[in-house]
Amino acid sequence: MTTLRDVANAVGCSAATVSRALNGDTRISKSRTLLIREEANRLGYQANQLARSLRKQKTGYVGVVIPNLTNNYYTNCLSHLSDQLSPHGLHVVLGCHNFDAAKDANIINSLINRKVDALVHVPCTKQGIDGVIDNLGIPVIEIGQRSSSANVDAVYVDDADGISHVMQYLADLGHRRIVMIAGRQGVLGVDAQSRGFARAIAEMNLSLDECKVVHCPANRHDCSHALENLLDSPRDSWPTAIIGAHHLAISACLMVFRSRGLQLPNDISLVGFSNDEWFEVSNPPVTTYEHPFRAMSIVAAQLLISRLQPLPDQPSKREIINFDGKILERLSTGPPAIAKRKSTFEIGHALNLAQ
Amino acid sequence: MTTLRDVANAVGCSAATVSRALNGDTRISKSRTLLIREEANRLGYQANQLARSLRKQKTGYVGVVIPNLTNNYYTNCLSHLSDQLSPHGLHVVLGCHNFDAAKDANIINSLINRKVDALVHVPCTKQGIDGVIDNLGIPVIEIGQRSSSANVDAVYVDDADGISHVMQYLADLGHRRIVMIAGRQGVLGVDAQSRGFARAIAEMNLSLDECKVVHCPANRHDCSHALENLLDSPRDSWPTAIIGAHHLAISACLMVFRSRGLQLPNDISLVGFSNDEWFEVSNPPVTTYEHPFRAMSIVAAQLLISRLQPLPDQPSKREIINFDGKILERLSTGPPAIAKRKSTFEIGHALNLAQ
DNA sequence: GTGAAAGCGCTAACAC
DNA sequence: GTGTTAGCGCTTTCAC
Repeated sequence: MTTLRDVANAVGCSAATVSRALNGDTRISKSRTLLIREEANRLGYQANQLARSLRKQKTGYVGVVIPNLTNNYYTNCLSHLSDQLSPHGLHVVLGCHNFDAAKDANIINSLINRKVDALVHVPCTKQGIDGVIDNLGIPVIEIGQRSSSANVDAVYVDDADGISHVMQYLADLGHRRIVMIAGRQGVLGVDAQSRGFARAIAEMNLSLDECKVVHCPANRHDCSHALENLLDSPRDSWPTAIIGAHHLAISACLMVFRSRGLQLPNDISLVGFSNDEWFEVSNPPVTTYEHPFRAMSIVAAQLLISRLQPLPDQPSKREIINFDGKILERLSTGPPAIAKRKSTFEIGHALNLAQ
Repeated sequence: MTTLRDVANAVGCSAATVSRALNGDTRISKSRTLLIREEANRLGYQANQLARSLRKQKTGYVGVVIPNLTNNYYTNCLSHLSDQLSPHGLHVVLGCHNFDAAKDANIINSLINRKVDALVHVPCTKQGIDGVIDNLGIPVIEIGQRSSSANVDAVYVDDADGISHVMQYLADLGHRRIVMIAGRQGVLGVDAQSRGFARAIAEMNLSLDECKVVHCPANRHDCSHALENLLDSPRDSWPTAIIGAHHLAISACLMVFRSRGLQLPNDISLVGFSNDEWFEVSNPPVTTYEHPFRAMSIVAAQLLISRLQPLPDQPSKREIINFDGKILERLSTGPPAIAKRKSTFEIGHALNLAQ
């Protein structure tokens, strides 16, 4: 490997001069700079970033720690983050914690020891990064979810608000019996969803007997099973609307509905809580609550960049940026069937009277 | 930050001893080792991996360079790779080249300068890594696609074979007019697909007038547009089967078919060339050629690990490992409609005669 | 068993 | 303008 010293020897100057020339230090004479550039080129010299990192205490790495890559929520964020950071010469080091707090801590610890310049983190527990390592000395930005960690920025959507919003939407359509199929309890986002669900029930005077959250592990089989259970009860106790809080719940619903010959939204309404590309392609297209991945990622990346600029020490305050998602209304939702049947009966009755 | 020297000072020994003790050198006395461990713990010492990397000429980073994160082909590979590498203490540094050869070269160059220990690469051009940098001195494993690069391992599926396979499947169903909607020409995988398409046409005596490849950029709008064009021609010139070579082509087909009221597979058959999770959920479920992501990723990771072991210098040969995908037959494909209509006519004719 | 010293390849403070 | 020197924090000869 060609080193700085090799170039220096070839040119006949000191390593420092080469370093300066190559880094655009204007004090080095034009002619010498040119000569050095040429020689470096000729020898195929490329600066060893490892050595430079050690010296400058800056690596150009950003750790991005997310739950997994099987959910398009996270792959979208990762994708946009990478796109935003890469023009700034920052490289993404990936970590997946799979909602395992211990693994999360390990990964973060390891990244800190590797001296990443900053961290983007989807926390999996309430504590977030607190207790994992205190005073880590680099910017940390939580994305997607917000934990109670003290010294981190956050760019997130409050999933409690999100689910409330969905519940409101369903209630406005006339639904009173709503079931949400969600992930494992204890996961930060899932718990937020549950909170939003409970809050909506209270605020809209829905019945706790008729509305509930079914937690099931994130695989289609378990979701299908949970759903089958639900639909094995007498039909008049069925929920009129289901919220599938993750894409697997939605897949499971669509498959079970099809196998039972149930029609969306006539027999039951279905709302998602993420926006997989295929929701729009499905037949019928699935109404869903869309999180603003792109906006969040871009803002998070900008914030990160700004944190990395050693600005004239502004007492840069902690930033907590709350985004709202929005409902994309499509054809999988409508007024509840029972209401419709009732009104059909009433219309029939009215017609009879009129005759 | 606590350094080795801090611990050494606290214990009253040299930095070398601390280093040895912490790295499990058995020559250090048991008691001293224990003492050092304790003290390191107490001071919260964590080895600076950057310094260690510089010294050992090994970083524990693996560069994974893929086209993007919007295609589940690549996110799946990335996901499995990360899962496989992380237990070995290897971290993934992500790079996305978006099928841009210049960007690809830049990323790889940058990763080399950062001294990643190995590279996993989805090449985007025929040359692959050749010419980008020669003699890079670290293992490179191509995944998904194989380029003509000289000194790299490859774990891949031959997409020419894959498309041939799909064509055979369609021809067996009776299709003679087949259109493939594929990505941009010049992209390694796309060109392979085209080759397979052409080869199948020749081998199965299909007509070049009736079978063609439509290249369109990877977005749904352009794909829809291309498809609309196709369907605007007289119906008897329509293809009886369409191969959607990427997920956006499939989405586009499903949406256009729905808007035109076309039924799958009665009006037209549709086959995918990737296996997005939702293909199975779609109505009807989409027949597709599935690439063995998981197997490829695991094998690639294993190979990488083995390359990283400084084994008793076996003259470790270059490995080229060819995987085959397989067709998942679902309900979006069937015999061509024209054949059916014809046979209906023939049956009717036969009945008439019988009367 | 342990320490002293060298050095991975670079940058930055200090001289002149 | 340029060279000398001193590290960044670690591992690893080499000596004893």
